[in-house]
Amino acid sequence: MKLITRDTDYALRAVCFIAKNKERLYPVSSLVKNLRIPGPFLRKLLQVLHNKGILNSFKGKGGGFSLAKPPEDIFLTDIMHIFQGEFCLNECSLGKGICPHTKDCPLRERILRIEKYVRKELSSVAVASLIK
Amino acid sequence: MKLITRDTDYALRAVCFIAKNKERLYPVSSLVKNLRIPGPFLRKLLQVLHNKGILNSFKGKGGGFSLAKPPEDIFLTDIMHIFQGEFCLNECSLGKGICPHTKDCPLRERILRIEKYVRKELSSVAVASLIK
DNA sequence: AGTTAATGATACCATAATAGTATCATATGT
DNA sequence: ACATATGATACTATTATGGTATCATTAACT
Ligand code: FES
Ligand code: FES
Repeated sequence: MKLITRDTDYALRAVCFIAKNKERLYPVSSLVKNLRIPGPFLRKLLQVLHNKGILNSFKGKGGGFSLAKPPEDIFLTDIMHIFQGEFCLNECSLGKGICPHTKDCPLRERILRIEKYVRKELSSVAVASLIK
Repeated sequence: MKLITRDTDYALRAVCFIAKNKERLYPVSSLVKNLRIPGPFLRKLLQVLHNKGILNSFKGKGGGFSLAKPPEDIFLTDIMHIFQGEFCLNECSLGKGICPHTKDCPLRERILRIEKYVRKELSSVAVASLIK
């Protein structure tokens, strides 16, 4: 079981790499060389990050990507949320609304507690803290 | 993201149901009626639980499944382990051995901490505590 | 103006994991 | 013998994942 999927992992690596030199523009080709991530795939991910306001992008010759905000303000949870959706550990396999135990299920209680803890831990991780 | 997969969830429900009446034998057909889980699928799961020593099974007319040990000694983690393998949150998407950061990766450290916590929480959940 | 190097948008594809079915063999109580 | 159960295992359908391919657009540099 992975807490962090490949999408998120790749994206995070790229963001961290870009964050190390805030001024420069990094075209996908340059990131590919440094990070060894399949080009077209990485490109797709960066486009998403751009649409979500994490990265700036500049088209045309000499263009590329840069951070859209300071690395202190980009959190692991932001990127996880973009690629993995709402973080939620406690989905009952009987659907919500179907399951008659949702209210008093003892397992649910416990998993909610775990979820809360994990969420707290992850939300304290900023990109800035990962690039030192 | 689910901490507990459908396999585990179904299996756990079945085990809990069986645990409520330790003496009786429950054939799959009876569990299907009570738990609304697809029959052939549940059957497969129960066979696995039997092979792993969680359930007893008795063939032939009047046969079925029963617990192989007291519900205090069956843990959520046992069932998770059977259907979901070793619990591990921190798989780096660069493979182990490939990733040059494995030693000093700041993310890895944090995720290991989370993993430890979650593991501890889950391992305290016995079937006995779920059937009251 | 034309070429080159970049992203934007989106459709497509291949593989693997998940969820579930089907079948035949074997055992057992009546 | 027959009905009812599990054992073992092969098969299948659906979805998620990981990745490609293509065409359009934009911009710098001759
Ligand atoms: S069984 Fe549905 S919420 Fe726990
Ligand atoms: S990047 Fe590989 S262990 Fe963190």
